[in-house]
Amino acid sequence: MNRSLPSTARSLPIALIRAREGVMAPIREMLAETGITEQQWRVLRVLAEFGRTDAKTLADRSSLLFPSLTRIAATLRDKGLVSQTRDDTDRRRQFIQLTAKGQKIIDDHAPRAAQIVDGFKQALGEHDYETLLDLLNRLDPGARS
Amino acid sequence: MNRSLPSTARSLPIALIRAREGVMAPIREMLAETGITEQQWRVLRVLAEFGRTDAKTLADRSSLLFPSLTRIAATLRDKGLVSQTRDDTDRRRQFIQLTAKGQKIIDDHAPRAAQIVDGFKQALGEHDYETLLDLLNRLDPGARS
DNA sequence: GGCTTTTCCTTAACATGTTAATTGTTGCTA
DNA sequence: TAGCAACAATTAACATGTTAAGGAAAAGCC
Repeated sequence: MNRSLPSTARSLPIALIRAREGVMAPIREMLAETGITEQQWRVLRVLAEFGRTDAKTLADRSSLLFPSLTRIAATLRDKGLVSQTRDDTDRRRQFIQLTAKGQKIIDDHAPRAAQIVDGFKQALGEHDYETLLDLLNRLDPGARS
Repeated sequence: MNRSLPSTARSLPIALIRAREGVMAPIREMLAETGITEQQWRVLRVLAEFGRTDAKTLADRSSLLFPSLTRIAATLRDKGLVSQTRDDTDRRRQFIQLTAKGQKIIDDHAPRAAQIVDGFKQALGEHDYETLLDLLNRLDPGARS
């Protein structure tokens, strides 16, 4: 038996995994009927919020690694939910934007998604909810506090 | 533009992903030299904490889906870190336990792992750290509060 | 200009996440 | 006891996570 590590019941990484699972389960359930995954949904949401975005920025804002984004963008393009265009002045770069069909997915499901998130906010209470977000941000090295 | 959803900057799912990434990055870095993944590490840790465990309970305690555990157990067995035995009274069930080699991996790396986790505890402060764990537990439907 | 370096993106390879179908065992029950 | 439901585990199929290598274009430098 080993005493130098905390019990898995109070392990921060495991607590983060389980909390994420608890939050994502109802969202995944909602998305199941649309045939898109939670990561694809995240990309669509970022595009809806920021509009036409270059791939690198999009990956960053979606919290996806670049290779994942490459595949997801290809999938979304094949589904007709986004369109890709090359930057003429810098032909390495690529821009991605929502199509009307992609925008419709957002419009059709944003209310339910917001409702689910709101459920968690009410379950924790407004104060604890904000506290949680602040604490989580302090674990994110990318967040410039 | 869409207003019914919270900005991705204050999105709970995304905050959870980024916090997890921030916490796991140094742990993954530490494990890189051993050639085992963070999930394999998690399984070894649970086995070190609870000893010989049946597969279903092990998956639950490791926060892994059963199909993932099947593959990981096979990988760990091939590496000689765990051994698998069938339950004689119920031959559907399977028990998994650490080998000496697996125990050595835990012994060799537990101090560093504990040190990394302790770094986060100090960064947040003892009080905020405990608060965070409590709030995360409240998002986990499996946690019996 | 020719060269290297850097940047953006893609591809590859392997491990895991996720859902569904399948196999082997046990238990129940008519 | 034959048949069926329930259970443990595996396998399959596809999507993503992760690291490394590769390719094409731009930027810097001599």
